[in-house]
Amino acid sequence: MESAFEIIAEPNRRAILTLLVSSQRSVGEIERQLRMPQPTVSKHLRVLREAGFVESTVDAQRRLYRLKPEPLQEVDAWLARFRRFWSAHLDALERHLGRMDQPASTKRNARKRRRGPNRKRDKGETK
Amino acid sequence: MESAFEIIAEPNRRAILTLLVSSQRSVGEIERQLRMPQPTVSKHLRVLREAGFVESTVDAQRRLYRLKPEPLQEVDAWLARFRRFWSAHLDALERHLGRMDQPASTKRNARKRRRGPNRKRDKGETK
DNA sequence: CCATTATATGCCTTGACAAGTATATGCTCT
DNA sequence: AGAGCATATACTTGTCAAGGCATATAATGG
Repeated sequence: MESAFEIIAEPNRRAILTLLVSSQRSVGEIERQLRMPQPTVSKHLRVLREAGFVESTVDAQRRLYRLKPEPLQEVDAWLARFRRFWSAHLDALERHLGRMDQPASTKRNARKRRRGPNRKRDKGETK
Repeated sequence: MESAFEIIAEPNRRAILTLLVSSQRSVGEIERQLRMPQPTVSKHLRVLREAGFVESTVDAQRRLYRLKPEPLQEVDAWLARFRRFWSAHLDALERHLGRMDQPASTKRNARKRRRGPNRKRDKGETK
């Protein structure tokens, strides 16, 4: 199972995490609010627990599950580099002329603000 | 295949995305840099393309692949609520760092003090 | 045209995993 | 102790995706 990304690939697990973000819940509460069978909930909780996404405390016959931040922070950390990418991505579509070209630096140009869906001469097939 | 989360669950696909964040690449470049067989690369690129993570343009016999931001932004958006969660959790630590906003309005805004997670009589076992 | 390079696709096998159902474990109260 | 509730686990089954390998498509230079 391993990586945090595989854990959150499952929709029901994401739903459980989303539910837990507001407050801790018992298994039964999760079961009712998400309308999924109890064994399913327990199994997903097991996966989440073993991956460090949640932890549980015993409250009489119930078990209260709550979020732990670390694994999702790890995902967040991975995403960080892409945030840098897409903020620098105002019009990278047209800058595709430079494909691995020489390090001869062109003139420093302040960033222009060109907007709009400017797809011209697009031989590309994104299909 | 559907959700962006399932797409990035695959380690090789994450590697490809990470590689593309610096600049666009041809299939052959990806193949060499990641040391994976060419059909594997092509197949993962197909998945990524159909999910909107990348797009390609034709350059002679090559195809140049580059990142598209939307799907990862979607993931990022999902993570947002959890960021709120763990900044409320690491209160003392994050208090400074999260304070980069709010230019001049340091007026005494009576923000309601939110309760943390209420751990009472913690018999807990996170086993 | 032919050979070569670059990329895509088809088929097959294998393994992972989620859901369903049934049952086990554990706690509480009378 | 026994009934009842809450949660966990075992076992089975169906689905689906990833990798390996072979081959197809496509563009290039000679």
